[in-house]
Amino acid sequence: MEDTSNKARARRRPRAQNAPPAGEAMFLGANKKGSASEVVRRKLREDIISLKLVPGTLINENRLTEQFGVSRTPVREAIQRLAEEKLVEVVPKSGTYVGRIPLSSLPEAIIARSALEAAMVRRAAQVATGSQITTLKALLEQQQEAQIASDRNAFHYADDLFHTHITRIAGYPGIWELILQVRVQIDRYRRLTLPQEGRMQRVVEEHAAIIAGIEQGNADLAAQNMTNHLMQLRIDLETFHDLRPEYFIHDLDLKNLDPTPN
Amino acid sequence: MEDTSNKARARRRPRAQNAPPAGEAMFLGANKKGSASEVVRRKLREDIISLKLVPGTLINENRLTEQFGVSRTPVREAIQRLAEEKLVEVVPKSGTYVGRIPLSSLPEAIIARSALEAAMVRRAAQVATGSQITTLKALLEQQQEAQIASDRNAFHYADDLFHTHITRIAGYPGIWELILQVRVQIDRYRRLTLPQEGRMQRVVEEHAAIIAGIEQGNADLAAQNMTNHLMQLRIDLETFHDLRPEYFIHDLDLKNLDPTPN
DNA sequence: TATACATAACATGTATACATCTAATATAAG
DNA sequence: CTTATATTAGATGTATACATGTTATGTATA
Repeated sequence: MEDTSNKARARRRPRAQNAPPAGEAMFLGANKKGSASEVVRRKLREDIISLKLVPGTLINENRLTEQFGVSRTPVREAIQRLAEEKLVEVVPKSGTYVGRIPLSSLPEAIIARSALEAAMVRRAAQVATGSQITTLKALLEQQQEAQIASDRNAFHYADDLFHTHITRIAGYPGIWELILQVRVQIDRYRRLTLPQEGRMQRVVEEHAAIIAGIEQGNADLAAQNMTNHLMQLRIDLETFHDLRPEYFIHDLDLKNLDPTPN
Repeated sequence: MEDTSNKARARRRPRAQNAPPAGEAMFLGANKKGSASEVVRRKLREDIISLKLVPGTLINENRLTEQFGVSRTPVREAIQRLAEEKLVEVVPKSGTYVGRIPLSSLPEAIIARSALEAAMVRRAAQVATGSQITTLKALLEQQQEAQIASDRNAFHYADDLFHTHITRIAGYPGIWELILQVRVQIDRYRRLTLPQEGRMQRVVEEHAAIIAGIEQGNADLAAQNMTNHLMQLRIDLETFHDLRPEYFIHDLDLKNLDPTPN
């Protein structure tokens, strides 16, 4: 065995240095729950968005550590990602808090959402098939039933499905993700406010108008109706000051308070 | 000293349990560079966006560790945040890579950007002051000079300033952040492509049209001109297939290739 | 030569100890 | 009693060792 030197020789395995993740480690559904970091992130995010954790609440890494039965490392990684989403605020050597809602971001979020969804419905009006329009009508009926039953949860659920389906018709899933991101703070805010009288009925009517625009293949009309619809959210925002001030970052420039009158 | 028991008594200091970060640890410029994690994050992000690190490149945590002279912890936290931005891809127990550009995201990004900037310029047309419009004209001249000098860098710099200033006029800084985010993948893509002949001249003309719309206070016209301008980016995207395929995620649904004809 | 399998290097994931800074409390001074 | 200062609990920031999985490589086999 003159080749034993082979074993002694340092076997360097230079990993592919400039290769895409091509290997594609996972093929299908391999990642059921994912890493501990992912589990923590998902749960925390859910609790923050659902307002189970109210804005401004102190997040204690050690508490989460024992709560999830993992070490601080995955907890911190989850927090880093949520901080990137502005869902938590990290104050360097002091504390980590559930992200407060920046009041200044709300009018902007409404405008951005409006612009994006208007573009989506414009596209939808151009490409929607008959069955897709019928589905929209079904969702509208579902929403109306929820309104009659005064079931707010069901109403908002149907509302979500309605908007989701329009963007699905448009065929730009990435933009839908963007819309969801923009909506996060709006949705958190809305969970804090009391429902307005008669709003559900108005929403149903506005949705009907949007469907009409799509059905006529009139992109401009559909977009205009969508914009009108989403701009109704504006009025909600004038009741800021009353509610729990500690839930918000009061960075609102008052001169900007009235977003776009038309 | 009958009160020595005081010292022995466990002094629990229950930190504010439901308080906003109110204390505001830092007041002004306290965070010059920030934590090690921040330094790594900033540098990595810059290198990725500037394409100094090409898409698909293997990122080795250990290499970064010795490169920055810090431990893996801050390196990983930086990577987590960049992963949230889709600027890096982490393959669980395999490797971390510089984020490739998802081809499917490019048409969507153009549409989203167009919708957002159209909304911005619409607002700008309503509120722009004379001096703000004059500044826009100055930026346009600056851009034209760069075009004449065939200075691409200066041209793109002036281009950026032009769009930035419009959103500044509109007064929605948060939406500008959103636009920047949407633009990231587009900008990375554009750095990979060769300039098109005559494009700079056309851009200058389109910008002039946008200014005209603003100057007339004609929101619809300004928005239309902005949309036309940004939709020109569309034609660039049909040269995907040629360039380095390893830089991209080829998830493009071909039937969607033609975004919005009008 | 081509294929299947075993092995180990090397990547990321996690746990834990320590460093550092903040801020609440105790203490002293006015 | 009010204010200023010192102290220290407790939070996040960082370093490091270990766990776990992936994947290149070596080896045996057909």
